[in-house]
Amino acid sequence: MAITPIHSSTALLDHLARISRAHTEASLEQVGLRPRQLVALTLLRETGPATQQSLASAISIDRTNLVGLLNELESEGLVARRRAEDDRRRHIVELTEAGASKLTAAEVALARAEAELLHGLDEQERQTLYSLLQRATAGHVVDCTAAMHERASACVEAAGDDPC
Amino acid sequence: MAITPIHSSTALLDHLARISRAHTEASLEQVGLRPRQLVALTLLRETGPATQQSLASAISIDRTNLVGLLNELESEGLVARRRAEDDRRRHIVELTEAGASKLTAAEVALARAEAELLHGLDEQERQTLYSLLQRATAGHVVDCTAAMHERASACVEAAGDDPC
DNA sequence: GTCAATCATTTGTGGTGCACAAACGAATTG
DNA sequence: CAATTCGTTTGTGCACCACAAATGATTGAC
Repeated sequence: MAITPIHSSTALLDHLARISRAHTEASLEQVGLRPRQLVALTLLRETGPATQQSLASAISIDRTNLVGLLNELESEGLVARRRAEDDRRRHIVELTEAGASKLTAAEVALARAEAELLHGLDEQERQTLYSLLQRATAGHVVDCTAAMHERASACVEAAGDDPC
Repeated sequence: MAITPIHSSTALLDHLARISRAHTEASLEQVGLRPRQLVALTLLRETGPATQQSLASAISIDRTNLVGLLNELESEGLVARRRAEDDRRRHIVELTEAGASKLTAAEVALARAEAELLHGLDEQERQTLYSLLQRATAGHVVDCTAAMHERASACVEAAGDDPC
C-alpha cells in the first residue's frame, strides 16, 4: 500500500514563506528590493531572456501587474526591455548586469537571515530544500516558442555571465 | 571548504507558496476555508491548545489580526476559546472536533491540487519536502509557559484525537 | 488593402492579508 | 491602589493581487 502523507505541505509552505518574509525583509530593504522584485529577478536569471507573457506566466502574475513591476525594475536599470526582432509587438525582457549584481548582493545579504530562518535544518538539508523548491517551481514554468527562440540566440551571449 | 548555496531559498519559497495558493484555492473554497484559516488550524493541531499570544507568535501575525481570525473560526465552531483557570485575562484556544474534521477534509481536498503542484517531485521527495518544511517552521514556534502548562493537561484528552 | 487577432499598456476597481497605532475594559501583580 | 498584562475594538495605510475595459502598434489571413 502506498504511503501518502495525510498532512499537506500547503499550509506549511504558506507559513514558512510568511516567516521567511518577516526574517528577510530588513535585508531586502537594505539592498533596495521588494519581495516581488526579488522573485522576478530570480526567475529571470533562471529562465533567461523572456517575453512579457512568458515571464508573467513564470511568476504567475497578471500581465497588467507585470507591467508595473517591470517599470520599476527597468527604471532602476535592473532589467531591459527590447523589441523582438521577428515580432515588434513583443518585448523581450532580460536581466542587466546591474540586475545580476543586485540579485547576487541580495542573496549575500539574505544569507544570514536565511540561516536564522532555517536554523532547524543542517547544511545538507538546506541544500535539499533549495533543490526541492527549485524543481517544484521549475515544473511550472511555461515557455512560449518565441521566447525559446530568443533564448537560443541569447545563450551564447549569456554564457560568460553566470554569477557563479 | 564548506559549500554554501549561492542562491537563497527565499525567492523560491515565496514563489512556490504563491503557485501553491493558486493551485489550492479552489479546493480550499470547496471546504470553506481561507488560506490563513488553514494555517491557523494546522498550527493549532500541531501545537495543541494555546494562548492567543502564543498562537499569534506561532502564526506570526499581529494579535489584533488574530482576534478577527479567531472570531471567524469560532463562529464556525472550528475552534473554542476558554478562560485560563489560573489567569482569567488569558484565553486558551483549542481546535474543536469539528475543526479537526474540517482540517482533515481540507487536506483530503488539497491532495490532488498538491499532487499537481509538486508533480516535478516523486513521492519520496514530497515527503522529504513536508518534513523539511515542518522542521523549519517548528524552529520558530514560541511557547509561553502558561500555554505549555495547559498543554500538559490537554494532552491526555487529545491523545485519542489524532486524525491518523 | 482591410480586418481580426495579438502584445503590451493604461486606467480603474475592489479584495486579502498585513503592520502598526491608540484606546479601552477586565484581570493580575506588586 | 497603581502599574502591568491580555484581549478587544477601531482605524489607517501598504504590498500584492485579480479582473475589467479600452487603447495603439503590430502581425497575419484573406
